[in-house]
Amino acid sequence: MKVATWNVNSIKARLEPALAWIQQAKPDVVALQEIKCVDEKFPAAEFEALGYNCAVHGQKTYNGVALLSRSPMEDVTPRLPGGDDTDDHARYLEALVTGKKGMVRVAAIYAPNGNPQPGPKFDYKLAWLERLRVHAKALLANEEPIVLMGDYNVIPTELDADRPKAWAKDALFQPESRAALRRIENLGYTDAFRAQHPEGGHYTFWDYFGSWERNNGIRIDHLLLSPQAADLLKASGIDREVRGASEKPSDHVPVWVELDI
DNA sequence: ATGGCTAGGCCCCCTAGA
Repeated sequence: MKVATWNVNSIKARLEPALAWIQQAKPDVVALQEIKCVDEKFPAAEFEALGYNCAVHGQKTYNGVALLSRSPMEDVTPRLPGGDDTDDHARYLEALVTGKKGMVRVAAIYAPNGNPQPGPKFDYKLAWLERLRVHAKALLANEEPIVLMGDYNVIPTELDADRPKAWAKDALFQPESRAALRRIENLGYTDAFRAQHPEGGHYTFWDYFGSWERNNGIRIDHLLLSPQAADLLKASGIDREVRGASEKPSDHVPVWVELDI
């Protein structure tokens, strides 16, 4: 089973490149972030025409996540537990999908950016990642394959930035942000791409200001695997060619894993 | 310390991204 994540930076602006990538990459499950539209505006028919079921947790203008799956989805659950009434950001969507040999729980994650830091946005980012950790811990009790994937907005290590010093004051590279991601991994979740590619220099995001041409990138889109999912890990990759494949690309590219299930 | 670019909105300028 091929499982992929991609921050599309508006699904309406990225519909044609998204359909082209899906037809070429042939993922079984896709988690999308920053769809930037309400559920009713999500172009579900276009993905259904390619053989995918759609689950959408959208929001006007900002955020928004979705799951596409060739197999029907069960247990579709929007929102991360532990939020209060003031948190109306659409940043989390979970579902259970079926592979050839068993079930996999998948989640589409769009963690807050957190800039500027320090400040309330950074506090929100850290609180949100802590809520994710609590939920990720609870999920482990089921002892099932789980893929928590998306835009974590965290650069894990210096290996994951072309110019680490440039990010020293950015919310994405603060020690607190990196520790928040590490705490989830320390529960027993594996950063699938890092496990397969221990060296640095692989990125999933380049800004729109000339960074792509200089390969001044960062790796902030991650697939975290539960122990049961890590047992099934066969391959992982970054589809960096997607950045050059259309006139108006997203600033992120897809990341994927192949699981033996 | 800042700007560069992109997207959406409710709409010719703002927020937000990272």
